[in-house]
Amino acid sequence: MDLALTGAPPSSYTSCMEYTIREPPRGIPAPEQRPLLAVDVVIFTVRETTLQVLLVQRPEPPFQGVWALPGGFVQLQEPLDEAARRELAEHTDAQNVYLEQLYTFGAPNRDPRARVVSVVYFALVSPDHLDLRPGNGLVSTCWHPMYNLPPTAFDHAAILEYALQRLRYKLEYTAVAFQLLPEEFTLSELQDVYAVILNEPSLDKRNFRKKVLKNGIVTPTNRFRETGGRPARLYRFSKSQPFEGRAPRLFP
Amino acid sequence: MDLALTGAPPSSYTSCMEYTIREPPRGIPAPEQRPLLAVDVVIFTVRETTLQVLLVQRPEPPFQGVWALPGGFVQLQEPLDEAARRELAEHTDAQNVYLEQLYTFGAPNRDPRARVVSVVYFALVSPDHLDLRPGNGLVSTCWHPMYNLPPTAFDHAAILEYALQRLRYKLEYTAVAFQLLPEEFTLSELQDVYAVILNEPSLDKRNFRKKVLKNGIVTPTNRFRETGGRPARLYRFSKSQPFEGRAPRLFP
DNA sequence: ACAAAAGTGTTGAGAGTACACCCATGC
DNA sequence: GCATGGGTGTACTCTCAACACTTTTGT
Repeated sequence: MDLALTGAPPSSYTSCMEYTIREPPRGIPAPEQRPLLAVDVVIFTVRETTLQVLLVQRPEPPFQGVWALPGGFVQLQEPLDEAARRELAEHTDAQNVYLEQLYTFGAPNRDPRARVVSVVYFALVSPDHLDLRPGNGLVSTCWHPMYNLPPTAFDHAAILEYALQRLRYKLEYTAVAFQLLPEEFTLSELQDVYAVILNEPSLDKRNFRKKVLKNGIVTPTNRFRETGGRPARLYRFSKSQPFEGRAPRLFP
Repeated sequence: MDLALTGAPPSSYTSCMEYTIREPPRGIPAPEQRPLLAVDVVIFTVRETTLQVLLVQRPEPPFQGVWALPGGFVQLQEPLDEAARRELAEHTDAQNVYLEQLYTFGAPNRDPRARVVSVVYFALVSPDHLDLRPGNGLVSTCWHPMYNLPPTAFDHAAILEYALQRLRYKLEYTAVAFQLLPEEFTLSELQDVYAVILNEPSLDKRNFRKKVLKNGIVTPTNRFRETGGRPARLYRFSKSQPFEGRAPRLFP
């Protein structure tokens, strides 16, 4: 691709309509006119068949002591996803975490202190990858059950609601559930993850196993997990399989 | 929901692990340490069975004369989607435009002048809603065929690629195609939109019509469009129908 | 032997896919 | 009457959903 610094000639299919723009373009806003830019991270996990999310207590006013998503301001030369990984690393020790951008929230009064636009990320961590260390109590960080949340600061309740929606949606057509499980898991554990997140406790066990095994998204091991009854075979996610399931078309 | 300003007592399911965070939280960055925040808009339309996108020629260095997405800086008290609608209104006269947030791009060097984080929106306009007016030539604004784009400024080529992906994806499981058509349209025109965007020229006409008519997403009128041959019945989008088609589950 | 959880097949209904010809209009 | 694009039905396959009992282990 050649770089045409003086403007590329319109291709044969281009149709140009020169017209006035209503308002002249604004210049670069003065420093004190710039919105602040933050990242927040919604960190989900599933522990004891409960969907949980990590919240921190805000150490300072406003909202002192109120629960909020972990987050912070973006540094001048820091990529957004790096800022999100930094937040993630400050609160968990998980490696290889699934992280994706969720949405950018920018209502002018979402933070009473100043105009803060927040790029929110969305992380899924497996409970066995969490290396939680006892701390000095300066900051309280807790896993909260997603279906029984405390009051939260800013617009974080709406963000959490949106994140849950996205999680459900992703679960229905991709294989992200594995990000919430240990490397080896039983099919019942996998099914429980679906049941908890989709809030459908009665998925049919036979149909579930049939589908999972048929599309080869999971490979059996020769190891078993001791449970209350008959031991359960352990499986692992087949990384070779395509991550996304074919989405059905609305139209043929 | 009661607001507990001093911190809510953890619910019975909450599991807290107080631990140190590795790095102390950063304070509010000084004004000159703040990234700039912009919005850009990818405006798609379908004209003459071609998927087209609106680009403007940059009037000033860097990239003077090079094509770029319409965009601008976010004002201090301006909501993000309002900024996007403002950009849209500066370049088209379309009303009731479909607009959604696409993604936020924030690589540190995407703009050579300064750190600019851009919240990119994604708009679908119908060609009959465009009131293009001849202008004074100060700014050149053109519809470019999506499959034959000129060189573009910044990271806009990657943004356009991502937007196309999202458009295709959305088209497969929602009814956004109507946003690209006039209020009344023939089924062939609807099918053409799918064929052009999905790049699958040979969708089966019978199956397409069967599906569209069965799920009632479209209602017939008593009017017809004159074409080269037999006149084609005009349809309109049934607003009462749910906008989203049921997505198929990866798992039961 | 019994409690607890794992594992396993079949059938019927509906959706998707492939496929070829007649119809209404303008010239 | 012919060129142009609009409109229609059927048969096969595959996937999804509903449904209950046997197996293996620990106590």
